[in-house]
Amino acid sequence: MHLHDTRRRAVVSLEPLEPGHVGIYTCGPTVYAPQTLGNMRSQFTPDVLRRTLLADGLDVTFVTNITDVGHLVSDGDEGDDKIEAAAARTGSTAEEIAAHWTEQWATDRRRLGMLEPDHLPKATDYLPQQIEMVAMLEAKGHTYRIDDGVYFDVSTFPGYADFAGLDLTEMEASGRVDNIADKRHPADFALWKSSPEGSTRLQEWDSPWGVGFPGWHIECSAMSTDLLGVQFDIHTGGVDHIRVHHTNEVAQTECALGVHPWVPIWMHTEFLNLGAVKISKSKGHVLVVDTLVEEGIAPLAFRYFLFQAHYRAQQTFSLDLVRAADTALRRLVGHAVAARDAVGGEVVAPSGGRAAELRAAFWAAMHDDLNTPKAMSVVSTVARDPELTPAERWALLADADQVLAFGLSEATDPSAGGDVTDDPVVARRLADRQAAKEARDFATADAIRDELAADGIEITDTPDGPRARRR
RNA sequence: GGCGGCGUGGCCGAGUGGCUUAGGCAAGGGACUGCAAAUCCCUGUACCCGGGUUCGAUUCCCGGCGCCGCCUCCA
Repeated sequence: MHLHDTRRRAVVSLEPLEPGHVGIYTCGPTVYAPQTLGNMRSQFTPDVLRRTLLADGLDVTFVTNITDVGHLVSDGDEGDDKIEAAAARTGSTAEEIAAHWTEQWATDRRRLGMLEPDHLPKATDYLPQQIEMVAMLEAKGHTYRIDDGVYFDVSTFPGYADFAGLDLTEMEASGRVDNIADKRHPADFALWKSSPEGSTRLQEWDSPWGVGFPGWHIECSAMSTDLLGVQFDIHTGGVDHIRVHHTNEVAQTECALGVHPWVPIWMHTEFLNLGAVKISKSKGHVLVVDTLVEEGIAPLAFRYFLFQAHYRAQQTFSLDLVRAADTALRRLVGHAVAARDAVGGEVVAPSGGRAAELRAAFWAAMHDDLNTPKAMSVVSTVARDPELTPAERWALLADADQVLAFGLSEATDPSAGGDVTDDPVVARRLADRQAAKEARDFATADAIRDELAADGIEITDTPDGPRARRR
């Protein structure tokens, strides 16, 4: 398996720290609002990675977190907590807000065919670990205290700028990154934030530095190392995390735990370019999985859509493009079901030269830094290559579905649609139309078809007789 | 302004110094159908502009134009 590592800016070979096992950590959502389709893309990448490694026979531990405290709405290290703001806005508690959006996110993950995480830690459950890590940093002289809280002193970590290729001197010269007056360097960041004098936050905890709440980077360091070990194989997230969040995670973790490099491979998923359909989050109208459902698009069509572009390239989004993916997925499932049913669902090892060649091509693409577009081109070939027997076709598609997760083993013929003949009125109209057709009274037959179409029921004549499905 | 990336056929979107006509959707043709729809089969068009390197560049270098991201919470 070859993967792109952001730190080294190169595609490198995955060498598990512990043979046969791979630990993966992905920065999860801050649960104060729905996760957009763009957010879901950055969860999609590690799911594909994980499924590929599992198919390779590796033991994978996948951890992603729930950030239910600590991120701030404004720039730098000041401003209000997003979750507190959402709670204030809706008159709920912070816990209610977090629980609601956590559940929504988990539902969306499932609808997009993602495996459940092996661990799903919540930041609020890891206060002792976070405090401990801050204390370690303090003991090693990497921190200083100001009224606002405990800050990480980047000058104590010579490699601070390396991860993201930052220019610290310019950062210093070009002035403020935020408004925390007492910070020694603009890049210094909060490890522990003190609660404001005389006021009480919804979420605050006691600590060696007084009542407050953890800084916004320390949770990932604490949870990932607690669950995966001091070092683990792969850390993923969105590209927007490279500059600040991951740079700071690396700094505090390497300093606290004395390891370098802390994580060998950092993978970052590019943005989904929402372009014209971009809708402001603050207006409460966002593109989410439910938006697709409302448009009559299957969530798995979005998964198919994501497979069509490489995770390190920005991908153009539009509803029409996802509809195109929906069509492509439906046809793929049709081929898969036909092949599967032709061989009674039995999966045999692909034996023929052509089959072996295609299977190798699929996995080679996946192992080449998750080249899913290339892999999908192989899948499309497999779906209709005339040289393959149905048994070979089904074996290859079932094999690929370990990663695709389109549910090919359980899928039904998509052209069949849902059965609507249990509605007596519809059933009678269908019978009327059949009678008219047999009497060669096509005017009447077509009128009934149009009438049912107006009610959203689509009639399809097939060699086996008419089929009706609700659109 | 600084840093990074991109510009491929109608729309997406892989890829390569000289046979991948990648693949998907759309489009056109055909099969099927009473007609459709759905489905299946077949087919076409490409590498932003200008230089350069090279026997040869879509692929490498330089310049230009255009677009995007980050630099501020953000996947």
